[in-house]
Amino acid sequence: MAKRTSEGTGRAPRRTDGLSRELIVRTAVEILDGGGERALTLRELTVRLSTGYGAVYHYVADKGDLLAAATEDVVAGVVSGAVAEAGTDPRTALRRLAVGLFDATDAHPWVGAELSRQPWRPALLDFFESIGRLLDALDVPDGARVDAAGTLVNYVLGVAAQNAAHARLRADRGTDRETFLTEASDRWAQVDPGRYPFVHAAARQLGEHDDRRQFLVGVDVFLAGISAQSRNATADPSA
Amino acid sequence: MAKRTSEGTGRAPRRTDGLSRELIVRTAVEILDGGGERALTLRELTVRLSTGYGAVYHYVADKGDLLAAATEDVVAGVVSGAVAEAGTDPRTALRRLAVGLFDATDAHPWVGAELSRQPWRPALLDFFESIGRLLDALDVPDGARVDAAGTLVNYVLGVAAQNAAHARLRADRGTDRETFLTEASDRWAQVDPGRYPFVHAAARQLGEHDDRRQFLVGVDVFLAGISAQSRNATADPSA
DNA sequence: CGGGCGTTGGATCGCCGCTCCAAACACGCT
DNA sequence: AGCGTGTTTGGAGCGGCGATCCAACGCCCG
Repeated sequence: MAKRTSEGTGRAPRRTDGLSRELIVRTAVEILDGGGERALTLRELTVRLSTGYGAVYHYVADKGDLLAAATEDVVAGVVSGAVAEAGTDPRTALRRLAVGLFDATDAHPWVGAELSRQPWRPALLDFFESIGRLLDALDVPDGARVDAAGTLVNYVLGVAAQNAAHARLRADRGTDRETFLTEASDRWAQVDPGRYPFVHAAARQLGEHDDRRQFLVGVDVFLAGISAQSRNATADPSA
Repeated sequence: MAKRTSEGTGRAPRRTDGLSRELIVRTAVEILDGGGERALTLRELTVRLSTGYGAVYHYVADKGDLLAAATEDVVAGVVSGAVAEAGTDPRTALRRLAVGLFDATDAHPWVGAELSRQPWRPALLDFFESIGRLLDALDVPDGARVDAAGTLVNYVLGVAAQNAAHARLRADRGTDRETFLTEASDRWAQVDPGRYPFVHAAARQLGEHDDRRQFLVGVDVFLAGISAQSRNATADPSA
């Protein structure tokens, strides 16, 4: 309560250190990482920055813009870091690329949600481009390359979106990953083994389910499919 | 303004035909199909049913419960209808199963979002079970079957979630599918061809992009991958 | 016919994103 | 130095959301 300009109804002291879009985005990322997508409210943002709505909206168009910027911020680092180093086996490089994005969306689930909301952000250009080149190195024929890349991206972003949804669900209910999986496994184990033999059998394996491993299995299936198809295409074009 | 019980501040006449959870869910589906996820508000629901909040919450726990029920309502019909008829080729049956769910989430994008939010609803049990059996028919070995089924489900639900996200985006901006794709294609065509040769080349194909076709390509890649892997497993277990 | 209980309608609450405006400041010009 | 102009900042307020809560209503059973 230092000196006020006039009466008691003076406004809060104006901040001296400059606000900036970058600072706002960084704070948004902190909030998102801390409490998930629901935690990012304009109110919370103004509190943390000890400022007002006007200041925030001076640098940011709306909440969507903020989320997009935050996503770009995270993904840019991840993808550029994982982009294939020369000399590695294309298959390994593809796996590394995919798992890099998986890990990123696993550490920051809100990224997964935002990516599926608006997939073709600048940060994903490098991702798609790298996949395209690696498929070229795998001798995937021209005609099939875009489709193959699209399939992989669909799969990776699809899993990311689901991870995001699960994380949101866990956050809303306050349960951690462990109990979440156990609950699911229990529910599955209770289905009628006569009517659903496969599901019932799968329930046991679900208990020790590992999202990351399952994801990598999927990547390998798609990679196997892609090379199988290009082999067939060169060997027997009529198929 | 018919007769009121007493003074002018009487309340609206009480409905005579019974409300029911079923009626509420059906109305919710109508709203969702008409205007997407954002259109489903409690207010809109009470207006259409010409009732109040209390009546709705008497039958429905909260909005999540309502969305879940609506999803179940739609998916139940679709999956049970598409569940494999005996005698068809397992590959064809799998394709039909997958595309059935795709078409459903394409016609009702909000279903895609809700499915990825809570994947293991009862309605999807049949889906998963059918996939498991068909993979068995395809001679996918025991140890890999659950993983393979998981991968396919991940893929299908992942694409569904992305379709939902795109539909929401289109709805928010009021653009239709056509212009949406054209805009994306244009943006891609503007990237630097030196730095992003693959993306630049892909931009041309993007103009005539067909989500459904791309989805089916992915399913075929998956199928090719599955049989390639099981062939390798039987022929060369060390790989 | 009267009291109890399953339904129904809607006022109300707290929170959200967002708009809008005035106060506070930085800085070039005279 | 004094002034004016444009940018940056803080916060009151608006409309809309999901959800709660309670009073009014009718039906049915004793």
